[in-house]
Order: sequence, then structure tokens, then C-alpha cells
Amino acid sequence: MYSHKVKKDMPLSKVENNKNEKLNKLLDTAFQLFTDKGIQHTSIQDIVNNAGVAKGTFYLYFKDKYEIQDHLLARTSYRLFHQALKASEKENIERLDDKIIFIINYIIDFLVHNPIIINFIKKNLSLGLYSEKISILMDDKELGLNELFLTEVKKRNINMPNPEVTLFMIIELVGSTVFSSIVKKEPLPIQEYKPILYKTIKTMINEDS
Amino acid sequence: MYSHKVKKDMPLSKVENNKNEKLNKLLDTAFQLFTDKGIQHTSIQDIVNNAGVAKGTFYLYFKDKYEIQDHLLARTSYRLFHQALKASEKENIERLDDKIIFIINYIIDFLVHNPIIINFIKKNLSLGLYSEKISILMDDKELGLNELFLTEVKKRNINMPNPEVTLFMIIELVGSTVFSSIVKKEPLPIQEYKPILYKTIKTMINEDS
DNA sequence: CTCCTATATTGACCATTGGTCATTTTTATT
DNA sequence: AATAAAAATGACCAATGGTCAATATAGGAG
Repeated sequence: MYSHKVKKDMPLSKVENNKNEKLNKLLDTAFQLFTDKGIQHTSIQDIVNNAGVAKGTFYLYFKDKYEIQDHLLARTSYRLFHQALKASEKENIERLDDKIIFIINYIIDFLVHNPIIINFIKKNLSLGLYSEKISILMDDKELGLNELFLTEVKKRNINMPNPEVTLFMIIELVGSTVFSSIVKKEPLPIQEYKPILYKTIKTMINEDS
Repeated sequence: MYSHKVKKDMPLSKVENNKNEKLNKLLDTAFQLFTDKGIQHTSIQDIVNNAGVAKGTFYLYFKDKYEIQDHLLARTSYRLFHQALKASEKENIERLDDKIIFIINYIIDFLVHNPIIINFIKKNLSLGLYSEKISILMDDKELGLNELFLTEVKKRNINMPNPEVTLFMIIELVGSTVFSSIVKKEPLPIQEYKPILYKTIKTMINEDS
């Protein structure tokens, strides 16, 4: 026989239940716990306890711990890229390489000043996962990073046999450098990498050929 | 009260017990299982059952599943780098950039023809872990990759403000590209990346300045 | 407001896992 | 042959992931 608790305390407001209340509570709680203890040392029981929902509810929305991690990463990355792209549009930057470097620099500086996100990445992600999500974002129609790059290369008649490859490699290069330098803080601070990083990117884009 | 089995079947040969027999059996079995099912779906019970040792024995040698993974990765990577370095010594390559590219090309081609290692990496590792181990190998005195690079840069009077940074970024660039292309097979085959990859490396080393 | 149906939520339950440690077996030494 | 030290064992337990029948809630029809 079941013996459920008679009644939980009533919520503060009568209809604060918007449609995805529990889903968002789970996401926010998981982000908090993952950032604090790392995904490895956070159990699903932990998450549901802190979110104030039953364990079964977790499995209504996510397959396992790693699926909620995917959601969190996609959400965080999207916001960051979107913000950087919007900022670049406000500036009036002539050259494509300068524009790409502006975006990259924006993201790097944002990360440097956001220890919470850094900590989340550090405690939970390895570059492979990060990189995978970034690849998905690149093809995202709404974000349009890939499309922007391909269009600009054509428009400017830049001599680049494989723009997709080039953009992908730039992202990989930046991602791995940022990851190693900012997230793991090894072997050197990001400022040391910037000159050679941006010079390399200019070479890869090769706008003056 | 305990009731241990009276006696296990005797081993085939009388003294096949070399000192690290069980350790090696654990490593080999774990490699097999990790390659087959992935570390996520392999339990320690699985490993010890297949290795034919007791569970307690596992904890004599490793802290947890992830420590055995570290050992396996270090072992595999070391062999690969060592082999590539030795091969490069046999060739008589004049320029430093050509030498570095030879080593990289050797490793890439080796990986392309070794589906077992690729599968192990694919099922178990993300680039971050891989990259971390590679960093450790770079500083490894016995392997001497870092030392070799720094020495050569000095000897040839190459204008490079931060050789450590440059080498590190080259490794990161190659690692992430290889990982994405060979391991995850996205978005394009490695041959597409090689020209731009090697051109970029030449720019970074910048031997003709 | 009352009844009804569909949907969301719950938490007791169970199989499996990670990890410990008293006991046993093996090896080395005298 | 006796003894001590080191290696290996597996029964045991707390904690975890995941399931699902029971329960609560929301929305609509009359």
C-alpha cells in the first residue's frame, strides 16, 4: 500500500505554475549543482531533492544526467554566440578576418569575466563535448554562423577552397586554446595566446591573396 | 561466516605468474570492454569478471574506472608518439616545420589505419581528456617532445616569442582536427584538412622570417 | 458547480553499482 | 618447516539509476 504525504505546502502564488515550471527548476538546479560539485558527484536524487520535485519527474524530461547537461550547454553556448554576433553587427567592421576576430575576442573576454560559466565548463565538460555542441550551433539556422561565413567569403571573392573546413578549424583552434588556457588555466594565460591566435586566423582566412 | 570457494582451477602453466600479471590482465580487459561497449556502459564488475580476478583486486591497482582509462590512454598515446618520433629520426629532414609536419602526418596516417584505437577514443574519450594527456606527454622527459622543439627553435634562430605556446597550439589544432575528422568522422575526411592544416602550421612556426 | 477524461506528478520499490575490509592464499625469508 | 609480509579474495552494505502503479491536477463539457 502506498502512503503518500497528504499535502505539500501550497505554493506562494496561486498560479505561478507556468507550463514548464518544473522543467526550468530542474535545469536551473542542475546547473547550480553541476557548477558546484561537478556532474560526476551529482546524483539525480540530488537534483530532484534540491529542485523540489519527485524523481519520476526528472525522467519525464530527461533520459539521464547527461541529457540535462546537453541542454544546459546548448542553452549557455547559444546565448554566448548570439550575444557576440549581435555585438559584431553594431560595430562597422570592414574586413571578414577582423570581424571573425572581433567575435572571437568578444567571446574570450566574456568568458574571462564570467567565472560561473568557466566553472561550469571546468567541472563538467571536456573539450570534445564542447566542440560537438559548437558544431551543432554553427549549422543552426537561427544563429547562422556558418551561413554568414560562407556568404561573406563568396561576396568578397576570398580565395578559400573549403570555407566550411576553414571555419571549422578556426573554431576548433580557438575552442581548444580557450579551453586549455581559461578553463584549465594551463599552461599560460589567454593574453599570451591572442597575438599568435589572431595572426594564425588571419593566415587561415587569407583575405589579401 | 565466510564460505569461500574451496579452490579455483589451477592455471595452465605452473609459473605464468609474472609480477604484474593481474594488472596487465585488468588493463587489457578494460581496453577490450571500453572499446566494445564504452566506459559508460562498462562496470567494474564487468571488468573483473572478464579479467578473472576478484573485485577487490581492481581497487588494489586503480582508484576507479577513470583511473584505468587514464592508464590506457597514456600507454596508447606514448607508444604512438614514440613511434612517430623514432620514424622522424630515421628520415633526414632539414627544416623544423617539415619535421613537425612529418611527425603529425605519421600519427594521422597511423590513426587512419588503426580502427581499434579510433574506436577506443571514440567510445571513451572526449578531446579534452585526450588533449590533457598529450600535454603531459609533451613535458615527459623520456619522450622529450617539448625539449626537442625548444632546442631546435633556438638552434635555428627561428623568430618565435613563445615556443611553448606555439607548440601547444599546434598540438591543440592537430588534436581537435584529428578528433573531429577521424574519430567523429565529421564534417569532412582528414585528407581535406591536411593542406590547410600544414600550411597553418608552417605559418605558426614561421621558419623563413 | 459537477462530472469526466487526459495529462502531469509522485515516491515506493528493485536490480545493479561502487567501494570496503576481514579473511584467505600466495610469496619471500629465515 | 616455520614465520612474516604481501597479494588476492568475495561477502557485504550504502547509494544509485531507473520503473511504474497510484495519485493529483488541469481543462473541458454539460
